[in-house]
Parts: sequence; C-alpha cells; structure tokens
Amino acid sequence: MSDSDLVSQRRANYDELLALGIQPYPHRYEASHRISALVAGYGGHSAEALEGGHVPVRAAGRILGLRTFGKANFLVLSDGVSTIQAYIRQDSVSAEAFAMFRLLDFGDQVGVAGRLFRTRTNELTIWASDLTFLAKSFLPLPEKWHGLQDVETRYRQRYLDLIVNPDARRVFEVRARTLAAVRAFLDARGFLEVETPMMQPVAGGALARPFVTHHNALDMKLFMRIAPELYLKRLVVGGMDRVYEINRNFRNEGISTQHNPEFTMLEFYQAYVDYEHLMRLTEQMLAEVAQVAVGSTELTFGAHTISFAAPFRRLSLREAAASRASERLARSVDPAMLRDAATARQVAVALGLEVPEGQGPGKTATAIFEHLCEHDLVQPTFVYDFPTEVSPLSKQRADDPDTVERFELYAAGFELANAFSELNDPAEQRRRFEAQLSERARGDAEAHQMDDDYIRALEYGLPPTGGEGVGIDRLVMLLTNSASIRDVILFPLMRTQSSGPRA
RNA sequence: GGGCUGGUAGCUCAGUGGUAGAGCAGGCGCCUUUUAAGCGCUCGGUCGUGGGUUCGAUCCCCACCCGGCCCA
Repeated sequence: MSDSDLVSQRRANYDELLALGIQPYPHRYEASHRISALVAGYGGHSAEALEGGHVPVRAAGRILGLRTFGKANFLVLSDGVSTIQAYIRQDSVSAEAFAMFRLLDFGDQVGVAGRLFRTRTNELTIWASDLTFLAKSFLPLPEKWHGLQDVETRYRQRYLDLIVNPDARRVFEVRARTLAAVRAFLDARGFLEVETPMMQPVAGGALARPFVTHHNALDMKLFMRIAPELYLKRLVVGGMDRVYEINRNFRNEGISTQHNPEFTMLEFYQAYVDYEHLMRLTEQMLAEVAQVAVGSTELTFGAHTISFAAPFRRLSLREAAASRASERLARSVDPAMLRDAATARQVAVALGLEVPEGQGPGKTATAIFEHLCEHDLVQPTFVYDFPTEVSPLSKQRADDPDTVERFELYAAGFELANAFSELNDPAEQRRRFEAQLSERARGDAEAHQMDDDYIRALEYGLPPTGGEGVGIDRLVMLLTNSASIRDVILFPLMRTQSSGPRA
C-alpha cells in the first residue's frame, strides 16, 4: 500500500467522521486526570478496590494501540509519558460513539470517559462510557514494536521519535532535571541568574570561529556569541559578585558526536575565589546534579562506570603530557621541555603531530596533551595549570608567569568544563589581547579579538574572581548514557533535504 | 576535508545482472476481557538522485544528495 493510499484511507475515515457530524477539531477536553496521574494513582489498586470505588475518569491522549474484536475493543492511550488501556464495548457506549470508534486510526487523539477497572489479565483499564474525537493523524506512525530506528528521521522529525520511542522522552526529562538541579545548586549559594547578549559586536570569551550576522536598521555587523564570558565579568565589575548564565553558544565549526554548532553552556563567576575553590565547587555540583537528575553519582557510560563522587583526580597538564609522551616515545620527556618552543616541537613531531612554523610551546604542549591524554580520561579528572599562551583570559600563577591558574574537567574522554582564576589586571589583559591579535594576523581565525570596552571595565576594577563554563549537553550525555550530542539536543542541526531529483 | 559504511513498502529488515520479499502497519471477514491478540483472505515499491556499461541494472562503474562511525 503506497503512502498516498495509507493517507487517503485516513482522509476517508476523517471524511466519514465529518459525515457523522463529529466536530473534527474540538477546542478542549475536560480531562479529570492526565494518564500518567491515573497510572501513578491507581496502578496499585486491586480489581476489588476499583469495583468498590467506581472511579469515574476522563482522560485524553494519542492512540498507540488498537485491538479490535468486533463488539469489544481495546485501545492504548498515551499522554507521552504513560499509557493506559481503554475498553470500548458496543453495549457500553452510544451508537454514535461506537460508529466513531470504528473510524479511528492508530495515532489519532481521543478522549475517553468511563470508570476504572481491571481486566482478566489484571491490566488497569478505563471501561469507556463515552468517546470524544480530538484530532486526526493523517500520516501513518512508525511501527509499534521496533519503534523508529532511523537516526536521521529521529533527529529531523523528533516528534515521531518522542511518540514511539519512550527512551527519547526519558533523555529530555533527565536534561530538564539536570538544568533544574544546576540552578538549584547555584541559587542556594547566592548566585544570580542573568541573560547576556547572544548577538555581539565582538565575539569574545573563547577561542572559536563565530557565526556572522547583520542588523539591518543599524547596518551593523554582529556575531552570534561564542561565549558569554566577557559580559558576565562586566557584571562582576558591576557588583553582581556571584552570577551565572545558562544559554546557547554558537560556534562555526565542524559537527561531531561531541559538537553541535549551537550548544548549551553554563557559565558562573564568583568573586573573591580562585580556581582551587572552583574545583571543590565543581565536585559538589556534579555530585549533587547527578544525584538529583538520575538518582546516583555512579553512571554507566558505554562500557564504563563513571563516578561523580568527590574528590576528582587532578593532573598537571604539562606533567601529564610529558609522562604520556615518555611512555609513547620510550625516552624521558621532562615537563620543562614543553616550555621551550624548539624542544616542545621535537616531542610533538616525534609523536607525529604537525606543528605550524612559529607555534609557541604552550600551544604545542596543549596539542600533545589533547593527542595523548584526553581520550583516556574516563573518570572525572581536573587537568590544571595551562600554558599562559593558550589562555588569554586567565590569571598567571604568582610563581610561574608561563602558567595560568586554569583547569579543564575531563570525563568519558571529553572536555566537560573549563575554569580559571580570572585575569583582572587591565594592562596585562591588553597585552594578552595584543598577543592574540598577532596570532590572528598570522592566520589563526580562532584567536581572540580586541575588546576595548572589556578592558575599560577591568580598569574600573574586577575583584579577584573564579569563573567556569560547563557544557550542559555533554553533561547530559554522561547522565543519559548517550553516545552522541545529537541524542540530547531535541533538534540538532541537519543539512536541509533537497526533495526529488535536480533538473 | 579524508577513510569506512548506509539509503529497498508507512515502519523494521532480507535479497538478486533477468523489472523484488518477510514481519508489523493498512483493507475485508470472524470474534463482547485482549495486550507484539488470533485465524483466513488481500492491497502495497521510480530499490536516494542523475549518468554510464549491458540485450537487460535495484544489483556493476562514475558523479551527486542525505545520513552514520572513525580520523584531521
């Protein structure tokens, strides 16, 4: 049967409903309970209790099952979370309602009024006394048993995924609980939630390529933000000494199982603390969020069990890179070698990495770390003390100007968070931006742009501050055992489909 | 950008150089407590798109489109 035949059969059923005088698109249904509330409230009641109680109910949902026996019929109604069965007997409903029932298709929306009972097989069921048509499904749904497997269709038509795959719904419930738990954690500690610009004249706060857009009335070039960082620190200058934002960032880069062009980031800033404090706060936050969102700090992720119980392991970036390089090259690589451009390059080249001419030792050391270590960091691990060269917004260590007080948190082999003691010396910040500008002049499109207003804000005095960004999508991947970021984003970016053959 | 891999009925999947099959869904019939209901009958396809090779292509070759995984 072709698609158009399946559709035309459904249209014919719809036309017959109209001929019966049934309102095809009613404006409301006065339900007594959501289906999930019925299941939660009466799932434990015995058949005898239900018979004695004669619980009258009205419930609405989508038909996800239809078992007909002529004069006695069952349908399965879903509210998107739970399902309940309804029993439609010819001698229990009006002739009009029964005629309508026979025109229903898998996927239609209906309301059922009746009383609760249990069938011989002990299933909680609504014995229908009336049926109300609520909306037609003109298009056939995917099969009930295998669900919708095709990932492309699941992402492009997420509504189908949600209708037929219960696990899809579950992922986004965990996502919602995760966000609520993060907010509760920060709110409880006196942080203020704010929203800063998504369209920015200077795309700052991260090393990434922005999307470009344009404001017509102002005739102004704008960038979709790559990070809220510089605005949030302006707010700390303004006296919002604990502040956070959860919102989208946009980065014009490749797509992978860990990268979507728009993704959700938590950024928070706390005045008067340094990165040491942030590590402790992060340990507490992730343990609490995991507990609230999925009920445990132990998570299954692929073949791994990941524990978010504090404390997390800590690794110095250069030490970790040097140690793994020593193993890989079977010769001693000292962390100090990664502070010199020439020796760092030798190590990187020996490892098979390409090192562009003129690249500084900090970038090379970071590349070595990412190449050798990142993938193996399965348990939550703070990697700390980054090279100053790759951290233009971070404060240097008092005892080591080549190193900043910065860490990244890794888990399951990918970066989950990035944090540092904020650079608050305006003169040093200007020098860092200028160094970035020369990187940009050398062709690095991800290097930071100058932001004069940000420097001006620092000149009013940013207190000592710790700031951190947490990738919410990746956190939700961990909490839901999702292998791809697209599984935790309702509508991931997909190429547009061209329909039919081209001329 | 590179490598590998996929696109066949509404859905899930088989399959072959001779214009295609199953299960579910759909239609008809029987059935007043079924639940992946059952039984019988039945309908259903531009085999991603466009070229090429061939007597003949869904299959082989090329290009392209849209995915997936890995790498950069």
